[in-house]
Amino acid sequence: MPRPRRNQAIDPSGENRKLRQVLGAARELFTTHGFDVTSMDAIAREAGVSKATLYVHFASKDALLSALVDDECRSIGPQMLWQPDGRPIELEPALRAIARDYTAFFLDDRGLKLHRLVMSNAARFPKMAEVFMAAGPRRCEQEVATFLRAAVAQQLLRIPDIGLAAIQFLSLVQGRLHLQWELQLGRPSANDVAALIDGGIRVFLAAYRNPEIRP
Amino acid sequence: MPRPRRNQAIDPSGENRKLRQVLGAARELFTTHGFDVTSMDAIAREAGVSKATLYVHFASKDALLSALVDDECRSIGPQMLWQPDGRPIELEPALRAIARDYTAFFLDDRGLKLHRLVMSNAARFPKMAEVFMAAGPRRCEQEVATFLRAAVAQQLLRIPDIGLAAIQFLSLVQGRLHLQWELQLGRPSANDVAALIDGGIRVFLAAYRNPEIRP
DNA sequence: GTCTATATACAGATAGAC
DNA sequence: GTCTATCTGTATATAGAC
Repeated sequence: MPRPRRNQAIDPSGENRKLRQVLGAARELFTTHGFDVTSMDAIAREAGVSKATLYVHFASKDALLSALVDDECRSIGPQMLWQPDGRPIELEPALRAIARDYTAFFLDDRGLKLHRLVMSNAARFPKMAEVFMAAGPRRCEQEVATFLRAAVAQQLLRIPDIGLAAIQFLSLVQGRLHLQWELQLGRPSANDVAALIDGGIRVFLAAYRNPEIRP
Repeated sequence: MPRPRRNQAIDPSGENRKLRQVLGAARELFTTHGFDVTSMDAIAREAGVSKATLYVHFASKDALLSALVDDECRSIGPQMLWQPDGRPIELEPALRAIARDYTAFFLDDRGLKLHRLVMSNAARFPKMAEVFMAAGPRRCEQEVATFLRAAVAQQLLRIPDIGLAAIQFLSLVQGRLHLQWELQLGRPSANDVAALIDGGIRVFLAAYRNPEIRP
């Protein structure tokens, strides 16, 4: 089985090879078929180890799920939608770049499958849901807010409530694509995504652009 | 297949009392604990019938789920966010009313639980997902679009793409509340909802209000 | 149609040899 | 640490009496 998992969470040395194989198999099976449907036998088979070995590393099926989600959240953490670089902001290109990165991120197969896995089991594993929320959506909101604050400081935008505006921007460019995906009704076309991004930026700027510096 | 289910919603006459008890129990248990976790034994117990009786009405656990979702979708169908009444539209109050109805609908426990149930099992039951999508989200979008078209006809709004604008409006007033709920991180406060609605309307109107009739 | 009792399969988890 | 073999509970679904 392919195992390109290079992250810092799990010890990458050869010693823990089987452990990483197990996590890889769990990721594949849990995220595609679901937690309850996936048996420990199936994971052991997919990972190429025995079931007993599996229980050496993880005390229970629940523990394996938690470890997996923690690991995945850590691996998606470092990404950044925007970082200050001291130079003047070009508003529209910057917003478009943020929107593109964001939709790419949340339409990415791995992130999306993780989302669904967490969501489907949030009731039974509330801690997992919080970890995911902090590493994923909340982080995105904060990065957008950071950008908006910088744009306000440069007098490009006028925003009474930065947090609200960040949520509005992300909601606009996301539209209802998440629904389509959550319900597994096929991936939206590139055209759909582009139309949503362009339209979203237009609406957002109509509301928040500083009229005094409009060229 | 002992049942030719001819119904629109389940026949409420006394004859099918136990059948409705079963559907009620299935709704309660499936939507709160999940499909896989809920056993047919538990449903039979909750419904106050034997498991064998249950299998007289539904060929399998899967069939019970499908029947339940169909039934729920039919029961949420008739609602309306807006209907034309021939009189001139008062823009802001009308948008606010639509937004309130919409958030009330999608924050409603029953609708929300149904959403999660469908979503969690969409991969295995694609037909179910389509039925839900048509009866729920898609229907809402269409009703908003109908309203927007009427407002455009009365020259209150200027909208190049009605479908896109409808999605944008719903996205704005929904914000990321669905995330919070999907991940079971608690119901949003009334204040949060109100802020989102007011802010969303403001942004929407800034982008689409017809400037020529602004009072 | 409805029940009790049961067939059959497979789940999560463990024992014990190496 | 890793394996094979197994324990134990519970799941879906059915048989057969009434």
